[in-house]
Amino acid sequence: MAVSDLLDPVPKSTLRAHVAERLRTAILAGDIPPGAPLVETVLSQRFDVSRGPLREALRQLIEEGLVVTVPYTGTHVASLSVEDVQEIYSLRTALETFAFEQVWPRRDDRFRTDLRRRNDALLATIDAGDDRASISTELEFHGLVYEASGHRLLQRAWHGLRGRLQLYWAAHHRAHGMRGPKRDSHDSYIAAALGDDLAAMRREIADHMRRGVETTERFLRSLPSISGKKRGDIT
Amino acid sequence: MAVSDLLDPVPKSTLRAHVAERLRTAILAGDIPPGAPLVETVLSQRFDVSRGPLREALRQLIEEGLVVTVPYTGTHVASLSVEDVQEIYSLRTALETFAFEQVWPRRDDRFRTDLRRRNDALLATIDAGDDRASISTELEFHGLVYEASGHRLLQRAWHGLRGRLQLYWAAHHRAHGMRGPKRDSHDSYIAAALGDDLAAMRREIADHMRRGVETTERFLRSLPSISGKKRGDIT
DNA sequence: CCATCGTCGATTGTTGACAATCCTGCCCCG
DNA sequence: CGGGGCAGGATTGTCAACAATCGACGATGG
Repeated sequence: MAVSDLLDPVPKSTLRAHVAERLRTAILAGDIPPGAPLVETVLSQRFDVSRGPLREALRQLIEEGLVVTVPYTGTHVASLSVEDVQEIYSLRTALETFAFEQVWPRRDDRFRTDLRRRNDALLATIDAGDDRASISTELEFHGLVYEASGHRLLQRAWHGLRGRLQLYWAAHHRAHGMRGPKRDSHDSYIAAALGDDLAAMRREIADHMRRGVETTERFLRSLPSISGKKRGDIT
Repeated sequence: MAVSDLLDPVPKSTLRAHVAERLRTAILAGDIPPGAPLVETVLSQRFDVSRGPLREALRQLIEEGLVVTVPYTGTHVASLSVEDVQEIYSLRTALETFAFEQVWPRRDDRFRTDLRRRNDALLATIDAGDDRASISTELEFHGLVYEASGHRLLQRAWHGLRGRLQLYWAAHHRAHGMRGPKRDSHDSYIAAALGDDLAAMRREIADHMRRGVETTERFLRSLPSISGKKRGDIT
């Protein structure tokens, strides 16, 4: 939240934007777990807005993959299958590699200090034992390279992946006590990111993602199953 | 349209979906050129629906990057800058490369025949001199690898890129008589796609995209300018 | 003549009521 | 006792009216 966009003329807020923000925060924090129903009338009363803006906020969250709906039937928080998480990580590998290729020749001092700074922030939340915050700072850390790329479409794609990832992490952290990121998980990653060997960086990214998906599989496969299959969004 | 999703229980249509479909088609066909205003009341009368569903359809098109809106002020068809098109092509290079990596070991007979079939369809529209249709069949051709990947998130990303690309192509074809794809543009591409050298395929993709962005730059830079800067979507 | 401020038309934002659809559980019939 | 169909409640889909905001035009004063 401290990063995102840097200098909009003025936020020029609408109700829909506020509602979407609040809902997204609630979902990503795990306050509304995957599979939970999102009834428009209930939410509209709760937020004290009409159903119009609320519906539009829901549409946006649907586009972000955080919510699924089936016409005339119901809306609920998305729940990710193992395949979903695998897809997230595999695509993220491609995107993050691409991001580093874009940034590679343009890594200035600002980038280097920002990278260290965000890692420090991550370490701080880890040391504080705040798993929920660690999830956010971890993603902020990785978000740097996307922002530094200056590639708006790429940032957009990352935004979509990050939301899904955060949904998955937050939900499983909450529901099954899954631990947040480890303290040394980025040591070699940072070293490669600041070094001169792009191929090494590629390997580092692939490794990082492989670890992520392995943790995921262990976790999801060890559970009875949270909610069966889920088909694509219907809108 | 003949491909997309394979076996949904039933399309279960809503007004919003129909309106979005119609509007998207109109925009991508170039019937509503970039920069043209999209007034909700006018469109709702025209489609004979209320503003509710129409607004939600617009939100969807906004997410797809085909439309931009500024709160309380107005909505209009997006117009792409040179930087936008460069971003589309650079990201597409990364995605299409990733898609081929996914598909590479699993290229069965069906994939090979489909590839040839879609190329034949492309050649047919080119020979018929139908530039507008050529744009669609060209994108259908490239869409195969994304579909064959079975990677839903990747398909989603491709969908977003394809829409923007089609918007750009259609608009400039209509406005400035830009020619559609050339007849032999895919010869080496197909050869590599059916061959055994993945590195060659990577080069082929990069080449194809480079040609695309070069054509684009020649075109856009030779024009006075269609519409100045454009800021990010505001929602 | 120019700058500033107020007013006005246009456009989107928001609301509450009404209609269409779906799922659930019950009842009736075989 | 089992299965098909039929209400009933719940939920989303749709609509038309009202409010908030914006950009531009013109009046007004210097």
